[in-house]
Parts: sequence; C-alpha cells; structure tokens
Amino acid sequence: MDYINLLKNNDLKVTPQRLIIVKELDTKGHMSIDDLYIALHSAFPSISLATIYKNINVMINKLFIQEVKIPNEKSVYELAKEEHAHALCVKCNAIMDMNLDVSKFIRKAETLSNYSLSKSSVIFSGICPTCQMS
Amino acid sequence: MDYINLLKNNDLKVTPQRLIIVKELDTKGHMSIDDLYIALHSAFPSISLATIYKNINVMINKLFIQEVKIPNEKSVYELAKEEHAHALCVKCNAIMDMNLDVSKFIRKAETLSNYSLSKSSVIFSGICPTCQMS
DNA sequence: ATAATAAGGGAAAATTATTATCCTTAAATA
DNA sequence: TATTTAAGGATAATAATTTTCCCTTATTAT
Ligand SMILES: [Mn+2]
Ligand SMILES: [Mn+2]
Ligand SMILES: [Zn+2]
Ligand SMILES: [Zn+2]
Repeated sequence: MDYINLLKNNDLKVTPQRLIIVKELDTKGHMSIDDLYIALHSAFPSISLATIYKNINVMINKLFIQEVKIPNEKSVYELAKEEHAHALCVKCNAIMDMNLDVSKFIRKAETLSNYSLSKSSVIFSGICPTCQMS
Repeated sequence: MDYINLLKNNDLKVTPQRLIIVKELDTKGHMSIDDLYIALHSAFPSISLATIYKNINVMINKLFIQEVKIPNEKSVYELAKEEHAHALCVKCNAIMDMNLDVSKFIRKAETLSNYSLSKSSVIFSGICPTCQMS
C-alpha cells in the first residue's frame, strides 16, 4: 500500500509520524491510542500523545480510518473497510476481522424489530487459537 | 416479579430506593445512570447520584443486572437475561431486545475465526417504527 | 424495642480521557 | 532556497464520570 499517496490524496502533509501511524494500522490493525503511542515510541522517543490524538481525529474526519468500539476496552482503530464483525480474545486482547455476512443478520433483525437498520456492531469474545493452546 | 425477594436472595437490604431501581429496570429496561437518576428523582427528590452508582455496581456484582455497552452512548442496564441482540434507534434512542438466535451466529463465527467464542455483543442501529413515521 | 450494621445523601476528590495552548520545527510550493 | 503554513512536542486545561468520605438515617436480627 502506498502510504504517501494515501496521505496526499487526503490533503494531509506527509510526515514521518503519520507514515508510521498508517503503516501500523495497515499491518497490525485494531490499535488503540495507547498501542499506537507505545508502537511509535521506538521510532520517535519524543512522540507526543497529542500527536496521536490529533492525527487519529483528522484521519477519521478524512474517512480513511475508522473507530471500532469494544465493550470494556478502549476503542481501537483500523483502516476503513467494509462493515465486518470482530472476534476478541479476552486473554491476549487479539482482535480478528471476520467476513461474516452482516447484511444477512441486519435483514433478519429488521424483520424481527420493525426497525429500519443500517449499521451494526458485532463483537464476539472468547479465546483465540494461540491462547487455547497455552 | 417479586422485587423484595430478588434483593433478599442476593443478601441486599431492601430499601425503597433499591426497589424502585429494580422496578424501573424491570419495566422500562435499558436505562442509563442518568435515566435512573431522573426517574428516581420524582419519588426521591433527594436521591444522590452516588446511591445510583453504588447500587448499580452492587447489583452487577450480584449478577442480577447487566450492563449493555452501546457505541457512542452511555451504558444502559437491564435485568440479567439470556444473551440477546439489540436494535437501537439513532433518533429517539429507543432500544429493543431481539431474540435473534445469537448462538447460531457464534457457531458460525467460531468456524470462521478458530476462536472459541462464548459471548457476543450485537447491536444494530437505525430508525425505530415510530420515528419512521414522523 | 434495642443494638449492630448497612445504606443513603451531599459534597469533595479522584480518575481518566481528550483537547487547547504555545512555541518550535518541518513540509510544501514556487 | 525562501516563504508560507501546517504539524509536532510539552504541558496545562478541560470535561465528564465515577468513587470516596463522613455523617445521618433506615433496615435487619435478636
Ligand atoms: Mn476490523
Ligand atoms: Mn436487552
Ligand atoms: Zn489470545
Ligand atoms: Zn425512534
């Protein structure tokens, strides 16, 4: 992925900090503000939390990253993609995308509720494969 | 429902404040701390927010009420019941229980993710029937 | 009815998360 | 390369929520 053009196309100046933020989100996905702060700290020991916040906000406004709200946890962020469900490991906090066809659930929920539904937040929690072994 | 015995069986002293809290949760369901504060204020003009917080916490610990975390909103509480999905109206904030068979989704999600999944948070949002008309 | 204990009320304090400020530094454009 | 403007860093301020404290009152068990 071309991180430089991702920023340029969204009228954002290309800074080393921003490049690392989008690279981290692209390769690791599902990172919280604090995760990002820790991750960026090795490359930028002087990075400020304010920089993380400011950039997360601007990137959300530009619509190329999105927030994932998780019960009991701080929100995590990921590059924008189609609506999807998440599996969360309660032991190691790993989060996995799942291509459940959410639209099918929504259709069923509309019938049941008589609501006109357009968005979903679907999060399953349990134990990931790695933690199951240990 | 016998609110008095619900409290007694959980080793909680039966106070008028607690009776109203459980009655409100039973009849209205899905109330936030502030909802409860407002609702109790008519019966107890001197009610303290601390009383609401202390009781919600103790009731959650006793496992007979549970928190429902909703993206972008303050948590709401309901009497403990089987796992179920929710429909949320973004206009009037109405929340509806849905007896979607969540276990079926969980089974599918386990296959997809290889996680061992036990809990779910499923919230759809849109417009409720009432708000669709207006 | 009494005594022991838990709960309520009011306010302060603590917590936590996010944003604003101010100055310095760096990126973009010509 | 000079100029303009946005972004970064450090810290303070803000805001919102939740908890704690301390005293009074009410509930429970005897
Ligand atoms: Mn995701
Ligand atoms: Mn419910
Ligand atoms: Zn795990
Ligand atoms: Zn509505």
